[in-house]
Amino acid sequence: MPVSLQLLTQFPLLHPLPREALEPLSAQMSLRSFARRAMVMSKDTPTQELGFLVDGRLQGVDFTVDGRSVGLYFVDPGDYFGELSVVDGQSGSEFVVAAARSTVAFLDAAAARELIAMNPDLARAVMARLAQRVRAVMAQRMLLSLTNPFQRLSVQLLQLSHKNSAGVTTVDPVPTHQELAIMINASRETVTRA
Amino acid sequence: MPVSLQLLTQFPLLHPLPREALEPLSAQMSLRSFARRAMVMSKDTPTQELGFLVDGRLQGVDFTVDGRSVGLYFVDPGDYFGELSVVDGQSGSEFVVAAARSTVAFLDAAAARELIAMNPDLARAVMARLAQRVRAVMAQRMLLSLTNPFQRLSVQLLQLSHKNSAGVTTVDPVPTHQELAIMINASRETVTRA
DNA sequence: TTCGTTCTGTGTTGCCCATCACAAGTTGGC
DNA sequence: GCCAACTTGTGATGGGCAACACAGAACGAA
Repeated sequence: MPVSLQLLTQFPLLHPLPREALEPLSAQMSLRSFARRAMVMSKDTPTQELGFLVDGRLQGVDFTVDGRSVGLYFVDPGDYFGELSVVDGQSGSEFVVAAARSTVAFLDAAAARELIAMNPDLARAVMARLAQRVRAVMAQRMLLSLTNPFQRLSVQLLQLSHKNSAGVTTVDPVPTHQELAIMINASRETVTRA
Repeated sequence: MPVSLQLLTQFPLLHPLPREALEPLSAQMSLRSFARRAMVMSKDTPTQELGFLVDGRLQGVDFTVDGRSVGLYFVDPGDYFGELSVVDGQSGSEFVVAAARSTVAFLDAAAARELIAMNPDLARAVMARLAQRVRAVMAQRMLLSLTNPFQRLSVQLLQLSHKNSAGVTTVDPVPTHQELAIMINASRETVTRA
């Protein structure tokens, strides 16, 4: 199903695009819904797409050789994911699962690549986003070298927190202990105790 | 001191540039040498530069709140570093120290930015490099969630290894146990024992 | 409401590794 | 070649957390 123009204006990434560029774009995209726990993007599937999260919440995860899950990042509405494949053409680097019931707008990687190539503004935005992701994942790397799980949890919560409309710092939506645990290399029970 | 043209051809990043573009570039750059352990690039200093490693070996590091050092990546000759600041204009995200006596060619961030803006080929190369860095640091993140330090060490050594001219897989130059330890979140003694 | 599922909370056990301490080996500079 | 500084190797100890096992709470779907 095509995606309404109205929906596309939600995404900051697409703001530099003129209205007449959005129109054909909306026809190329498709909207899909996912139940909690469903796999939104797999590491294995060869089809590469750029995903825009309309609603819900996603978590980038991967698995170690011994089957343990590893939390990489969260995706909130208005944000996009899967840009790595778009940029370098390599296959997906991680799995993306729905942390809550979610709806996602997909754009084929080839189309996304062309879009970026045609719009220097977009290219710059994607570049800045990549730089920001490097910084974010390095920050996460720093977090992990704290020996104390309680410290790790504190720092992680600070990273996830943001001021809401009333000016109060909150963590929203509240992640489950399990989701937090795999982000900070701790067991679910350890998170609960802290 | 300016940098010879001969030297610049060592760097794959600059290959797309025509000879006449290299000439003014070489005049803008400066060559500096660093003793082992010396700080090549600091997180605090406001001056932003793109660094090209001519010779030696560097390690990107940072420090946790409690003073523990964290190893982020290694830089080998022919490679460059400090591209994050160039791309997003933010201040440095980490420290870079010399793991061995090294010589580095520096280019002012503003000049580097302009260079990238003028050359689409270069821009694409930098973009691909950022994507690769995201992948690399996520791989490191995965590594860290292995519970067994011995496993972490094995994986880290595999990541550092490469086939030499004789077709044999080696790790070269040999990092110290301490350097490895801070990469894999283990104590120096644990690395020694494994 | 009711029932099944998921999430949260808590105790216990055992092992693994960080830390300290120090000795032996290696390197590099002069 | 020699000495100092750095790197590697090894033992002992103690604390902390993963793993397991349940019980209770909260949630969501008919």
